[in-house]
Amino acid sequence: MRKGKPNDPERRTRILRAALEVIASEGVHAASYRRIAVQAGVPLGSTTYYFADLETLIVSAFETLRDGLEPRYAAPMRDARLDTDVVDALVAATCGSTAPTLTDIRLYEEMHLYGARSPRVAEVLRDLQEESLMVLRRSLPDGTARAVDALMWGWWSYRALHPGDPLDQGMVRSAYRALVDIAVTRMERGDRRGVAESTPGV
Amino acid sequence: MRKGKPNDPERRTRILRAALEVIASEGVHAASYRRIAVQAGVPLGSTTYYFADLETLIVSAFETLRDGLEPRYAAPMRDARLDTDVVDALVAATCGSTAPTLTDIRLYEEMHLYGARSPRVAEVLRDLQEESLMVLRRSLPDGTARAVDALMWGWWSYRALHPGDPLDQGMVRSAYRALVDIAVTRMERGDRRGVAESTPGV
DNA sequence: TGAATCTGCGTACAATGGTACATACTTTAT
DNA sequence: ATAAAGTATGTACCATTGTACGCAGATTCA
Repeated sequence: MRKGKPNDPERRTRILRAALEVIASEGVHAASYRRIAVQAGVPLGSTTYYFADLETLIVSAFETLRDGLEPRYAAPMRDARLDTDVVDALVAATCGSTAPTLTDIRLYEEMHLYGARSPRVAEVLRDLQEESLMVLRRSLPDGTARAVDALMWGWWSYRALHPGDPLDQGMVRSAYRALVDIAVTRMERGDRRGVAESTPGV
Repeated sequence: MRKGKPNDPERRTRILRAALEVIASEGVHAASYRRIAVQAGVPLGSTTYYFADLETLIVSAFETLRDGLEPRYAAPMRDARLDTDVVDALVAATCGSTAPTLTDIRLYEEMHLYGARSPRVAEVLRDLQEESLMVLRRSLPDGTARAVDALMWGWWSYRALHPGDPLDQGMVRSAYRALVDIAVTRMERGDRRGVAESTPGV
């Protein structure tokens, strides 16, 4: 078995990065082999060589997005132990220091929509969301985790639609506080109705 | 000035409906003149005649979507006067009888993403959201209304991603309950920090 | 060295896209 | 009736797309 070595081992990675740049700035529908090649500064043949078909290229790009997003946003949440820490971490992840950039939100939205038609991307998306829920469940019951996840996504989405209109951190904080509190209250009372309903006995 | 009368006055409407059907089932990127013409059962020239360019057609389609969505989802909320009514209405709008269908959610998502690149569609979207907030503000302070709006969108989005996994109504209810309650609590105490912060003095 | 194999790239092709436009049909005003 | 204006459609053109494929270096093994 003879093996050739690539002259530019970074080329594949550069193509993937370029793909994400194109998707972020012009949308998945604009992500063509040629457009991506231009963005990456490589010839067309180079993109078709590394990725047999366009779908594969796009799925790979979203996978690298997932792998890049995950550690960045999951880590701060994982470290939060106290309730107040959790709320702090949630606020920060929504509109604070650890919040995703508008570009990241766009990418996430593009992935979301593309995933509606591409099973492979849907899989990547579910991975990402499952990971996120897993982290939240370390500090919150399942139902609350889901609500918090939905609320955060809603706010990110809002930010994307109103780029010039920053969220009111006080408002964001009280909302998370309220959601986290219902969990605490119910758990203290041993009340298993409502929020903790769908928690499997782990 | 002589005026001609259209042979088929429903044609324009039919094209718009067809456009929404295509967008819902295959995405905006698949919404071409030809594809829409086939869906509507009209010749290609008919679509280009009624809509000078594709962007106009798509924007018009989204406008009809907005006009159709608005009354359906706003009315039940408008009628809710008591706090419990509000929560009931929110739960129903999220995953109950007045909740949007998966198709509607898809359409909404497509509009959202297309709006990221099309100012005209972004305008339509903001209209829709502003209307929604307006209705919520009849029963809730501004901050709470925003949080509720974000949360609902997050859950719709979740439903679209997990079509076979219905939301737990109990969980949904407690979450809304908690958000609505912080508003009530603070207002009773005359505490204007946090949630009511950004409410303009109306 | 030389043949085999892999890496990398430019070109070509069939399909599909938006849109321009010439043509035909309807209605209205005189 | 007839000309003008508006309605409606089929065809054609050019740009862009994904992909197939042949060709050139590079690398490896004998």
